[in-house]
Amino acid sequence: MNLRELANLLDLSTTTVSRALNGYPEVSAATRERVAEAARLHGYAPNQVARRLATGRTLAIGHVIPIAEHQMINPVFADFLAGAGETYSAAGYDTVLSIVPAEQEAEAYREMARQRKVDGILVSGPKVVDFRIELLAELGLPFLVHGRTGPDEAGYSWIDINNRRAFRRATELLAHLGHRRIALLNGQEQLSFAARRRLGYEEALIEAGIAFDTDLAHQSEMTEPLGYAAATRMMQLADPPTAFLTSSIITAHGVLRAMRELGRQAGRDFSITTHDDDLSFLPNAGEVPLFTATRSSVRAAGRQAARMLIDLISTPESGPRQELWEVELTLGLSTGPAPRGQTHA
Amino acid sequence: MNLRELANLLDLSTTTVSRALNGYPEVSAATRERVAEAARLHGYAPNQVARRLATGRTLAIGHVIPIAEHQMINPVFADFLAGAGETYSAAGYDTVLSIVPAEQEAEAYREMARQRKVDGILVSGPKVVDFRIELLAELGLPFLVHGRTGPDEAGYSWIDINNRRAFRRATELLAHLGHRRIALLNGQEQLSFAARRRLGYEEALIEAGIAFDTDLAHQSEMTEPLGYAAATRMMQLADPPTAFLTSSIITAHGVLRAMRELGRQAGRDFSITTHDDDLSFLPNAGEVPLFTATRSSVRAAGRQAARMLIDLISTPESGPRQELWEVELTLGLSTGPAPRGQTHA
DNA sequence: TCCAGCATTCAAAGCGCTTTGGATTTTGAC
DNA sequence: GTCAAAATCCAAAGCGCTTTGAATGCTGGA
Repeated sequence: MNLRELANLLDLSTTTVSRALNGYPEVSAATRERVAEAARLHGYAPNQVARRLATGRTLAIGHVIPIAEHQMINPVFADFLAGAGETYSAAGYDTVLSIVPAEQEAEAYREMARQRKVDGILVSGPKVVDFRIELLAELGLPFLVHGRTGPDEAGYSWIDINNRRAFRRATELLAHLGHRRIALLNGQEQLSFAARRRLGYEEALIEAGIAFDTDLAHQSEMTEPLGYAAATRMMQLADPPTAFLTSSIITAHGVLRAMRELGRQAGRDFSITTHDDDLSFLPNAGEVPLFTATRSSVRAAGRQAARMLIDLISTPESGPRQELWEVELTLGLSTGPAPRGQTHA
Repeated sequence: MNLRELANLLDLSTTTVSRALNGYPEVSAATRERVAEAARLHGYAPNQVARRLATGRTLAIGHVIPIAEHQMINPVFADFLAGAGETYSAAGYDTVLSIVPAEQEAEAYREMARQRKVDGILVSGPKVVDFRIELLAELGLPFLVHGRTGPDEAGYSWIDINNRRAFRRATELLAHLGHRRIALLNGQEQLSFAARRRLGYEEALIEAGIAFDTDLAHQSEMTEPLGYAAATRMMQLADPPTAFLTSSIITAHGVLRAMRELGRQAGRDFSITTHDDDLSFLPNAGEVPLFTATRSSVRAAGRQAARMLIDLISTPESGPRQELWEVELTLGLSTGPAPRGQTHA
């Protein structure tokens, strides 16, 4: 059933039927009702592709996901996408993914723009040096970045959390508890968020008069075994850490496992603070949460990012939008005073 | 730059240019080269939407993802999607997601079909009773199921792993090691894969002459805290388990945490076997893997599912395709003989 | 009664591509 | 040199919708 058939059936022109269905005013209430009824009855829905061609709007939003063989699929991104996707659907937009080998990433963005497949693009995981912002500006497609990077933050739209302050506060907390050997298990620091977290960590160390020790600063993909391995290695140092700061609750679990194998209990024998993206399959649960954490729901960020991008698409003339979220610092069971005799204060 | 502009530029008809670019034979090698060159030079790419309308093929594949507020986004699905997406892109297909509230799931499938947005649909997480297979058959859109369910398995296309045999073998392994109190921490058993795993578990118990105990059979979403909670609860039983069988490596980590808190070490004081989907962010790593596991890469399954579906779309006349994968049972550090004095054999 | 003005409706053009059916040119066998 | 076949190209129709510009019918004030 297409528009013309429906129109013939009703003995109306396609113009009128189209207008009736799309809520234009130049059609009488009676016919509008008649059309709606017939459409429902025959299960008519406009062919999306034809509509897209006619209007020039795709009602779709693109995400490009680079994948290297054997590299991890970021579960944080999955939650972000879920949040964004909910909002897209509710607003009548489709979600279009382009999952490509990392080396084809730039080309994937170009294709999206050239082939007019989407009305806008959402960019995830910006790096400290990232070609995408310039590229997308050049392509002239509306876009919004989850995170931010580069010198001209006012020049494009983004939503981000205050990673630097979050990690400064978390580090301060550990320092106030008397810890002097504080390890950072960060994400890969070419990623903008991780670089900011590192900055916050260093700021707090300086403020607390603690020397920065490269042996205690680790960066890697945020998996459980890598957290485990890093913690295990650090505990073999002559002067091992008494506290850990991790970038992901996944890594934090790895640290927990490593420390338990050494007979150390979190909150008593050592402290651990993590950033918590509020992942649905790894909730920081318990009456009192397991981990002391800087928390910010990445799913909520996804929802808001989608709203902002849709807004940007509909009224581009009002210029770029930015939003910076502060994070909560919630106390859990995993932090406590530095153990006596283990600190070298 | 659109097709006509390019054609004018070359002083050719749009017909010829289109044919040249799409590799049809009725165009001389010389003009083909000339056209290709001009297209490259001016950065021309055909408008995908127009092409879709003209050909009737969308070159897109749809996935519907239902989401209930506060319900988990399945990380296993994320890896599956990554695998499928790689294959789609390589074959020139787009990935279209429809992320909707659970109660709108059926409508989302209907919309995909009615609006002709995709050439085919991939269905994930079939339930023991699932409306989707019948619905999609009725909608007449090619589809493939990751998993299988219902009485008529030969009637539609699917790819699945042998969950029943996997869990039978894992249970047998534990029984052979002398365990008599074997707990099952399953996924939600309205899901087809979980129901099959339960069957395999029960079969092996019967074979080993072990009575089924409802206290040792648990089902829930597969999160870390739920694994922790279930294990903790079971250990308070008068006759606690000496071995665990979990449906996900995520849950397995929860069990590990619970047992360590009780001072029990895996492989020595108790055993644990898990299914391992080979998730990229939770690898079962180590020279010897941490967990004894039935392993099957869900990402590889995604890749193969995509291939099968694309194949189904291009040659529907050859009927439904099915593929059942056996899983590897790999030994890790987490299993060992049942501890003496704790068994009630 | 007449006509301006409004409410409805419609025919046709167009979105950018593919594809059918023909037209034109080139080739090759005789 | 001739003519059928093959090679090459093109005009135009069509995919299913939206939207422009115009036509029609109806209202009520002069």
